[in-house]
Order: sequence, then structure tokens, then C-alpha cells
Amino acid sequence: MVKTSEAPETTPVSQQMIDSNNLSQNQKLVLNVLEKGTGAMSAYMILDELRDVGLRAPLQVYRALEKLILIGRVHRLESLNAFISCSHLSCEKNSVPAFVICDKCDQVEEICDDTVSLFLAGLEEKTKFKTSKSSIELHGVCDACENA
Amino acid sequence: MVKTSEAPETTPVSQQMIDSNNLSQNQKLVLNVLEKGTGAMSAYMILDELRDVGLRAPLQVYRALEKLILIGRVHRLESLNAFISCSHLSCEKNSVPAFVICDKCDQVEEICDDTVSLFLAGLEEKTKFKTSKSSIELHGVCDACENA
DNA sequence: TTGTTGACGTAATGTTATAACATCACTAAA
DNA sequence: TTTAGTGATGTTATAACATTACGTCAACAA
Repeated sequence: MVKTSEAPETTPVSQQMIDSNNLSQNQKLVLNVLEKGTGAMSAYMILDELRDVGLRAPLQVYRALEKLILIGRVHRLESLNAFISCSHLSCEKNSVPAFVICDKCDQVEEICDDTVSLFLAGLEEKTKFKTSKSSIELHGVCDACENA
Repeated sequence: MVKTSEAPETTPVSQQMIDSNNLSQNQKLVLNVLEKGTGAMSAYMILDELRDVGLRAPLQVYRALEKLILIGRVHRLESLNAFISCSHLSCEKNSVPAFVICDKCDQVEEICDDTVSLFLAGLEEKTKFKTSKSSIELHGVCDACENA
């Protein structure tokens, strides 16, 4: 059986706010690359973008990503093994994101509204489960590509 | 930006029914291992279980998994990079699975009911998106572990 | 001054997945 | 019967993603 990783401690929101203004050099660089990009990027793509400024090893990127994910500035897309900057300020708080990923144009839309959190709450109640991390990712074709 | 893979053609249900009774040797072996297992298994764990009977290369497992996933007998858990046999006969048809994964005991529960498909339908309508593949995976602590 | 913490750097390695190529059995059309 | 197509198989190598293990350094508090 696959061993799942233990859920990390959740950081209090107040602490997150402080942290998000206190990014280290590498964390700023990685976040900057992701925010400039138009879609999801793998860790190695990010690394390639940052070789100019001196980054050499995957771990430098992964460590920065870990922190950025913790404070909610970046999300990991499990189905792509890739990362994307959060498109909402609200994700720094307590919302549940879902991702809609177009396999034609590679655009990723982040959905972060009541329907998602209500769905999750319903599922939790039904299964008596305490969720610490959710990964909701839809693949398909977006409206623009469908009509192109 | 990460390049997403094109969605595969969806096989008609009638064809799936035929195929699921026509598994090849390797496909049967892989499915058997997954059905005996109590949780999700990585491709390499499956391979290790099958070395006795002659399997040697990852690709033998991955090819079998590809087929088994196509016909709905196996699901891929993106957040674990692992695979699990489908716990419902209904998944051979058209339902949408969600997975609830306990990070303490590694048990995976497959949820396949209206709340999931209604949620998906709502999201599709809202975003005008045509979903071909969904990955809904919740991590946390199950009821049994919470009360243990 | 000492111990702790957190970020950083580097090398090596571990884990997951696919590409590229060749073979074989089966089947259907010429 | 021959030929061509198809699908499963096997093998080697490699790509792509991620972590372990180790050491350095600066900031800061006891």
C-alpha cells in the first residue's frame, strides 16, 4: 500500500500574513516567475528560468515552493506535477480551490467559491472525514477552445 | 507553461464491457495485485509484486494500468502517484469518482454518488467547461483514526 | 558564549514515467 | 497462401519529478 505523507501543521492565518511579507530571496524569485507565467510550471521549468540569476539545484526551487504553498501564494497541481500562483487573495485565508485545466490551451482557472467548499463540507459529513488538504482538478476543454 | 496531455478518446460503454472480459495476461496480473491490496499502490510496488511471475520492466506495468484505467477497473490517484482498483461496478459506466484518503492509515474510500456528479455539473456550467477527466482527492484523517 | 532556528548550497540518489525499438501471435484482406 | 495490419509483449535507455544527507552561514535569544 502506498504510504501517504502526514499532513503538515496548519499555520495560523496571522502567522501566514507575516510570512507572506517576509519572503526570502529564492522565494521571491520563484513566486515572481510563477506570477509572470501564464499557466502552470513544473519545478524544473522554474529552475530553468532562474539559472540566470544563480539558481542551480532543484532543491532550491522545491524549498521555495514548499513555503509559498504553505502561505497560500502558490498551489500545486497534482495531475500535472506542476505549480501555479494563486489567483485570489482569499486563498491566504481558508477557501478551498478547484482547478479547471484546459488540455488544449493549457490555461488553468482557479475556482474558489461556495460551491466548492459546500461540496467538500457535504462529503466530509457523509464520510465523517476531516480534510486537511484537497486536490480538485478537472481536465477537459475550455469554452474558448471549444468555440475556436 | 506546462503542456497538458490531450484527452484520450472515450471508449463506448459497449466496447468497454467486451474489453473488461478480454484482459491480457499482464493486465490480469496487475489487476489481481491491486484487487488483493488493501490500498493504493505505486506502479513500482506492483512491479515488485510481479517479479516472481516474470515481469521485469516498469513499462509492462504501466501499459497494463493504462488499459485497466481506460476500461474503468482501476483509478489513478494523482496526489499519490498511485493506483487503486475500482470499488464499484458502476465505474465501468459513467460515474464520477472522488477519493477520500486517510493520511494516518492509508485507507482510500471511493465516493461515487450524485453529490459528486452534481458538483461537477455545476462547476462545468459555471465555467462553460467540458470535462473529460476529473481528479477529486481529499487528504486528511478518517473517522476510525480520529477516534483511535 | 552558546544554542537554536531558518535559509541557503551542493552532491547524490530515489522515485515515477516514457521513448524507441524489436518481436510475436492473430486476423483479415488480396 | 501471402501480405499487411493490429495489439500485446519484451528490453534498454532515458526523461522527468522529488528528496535525503550533509554542511555553511547569519540572526537572535538564553
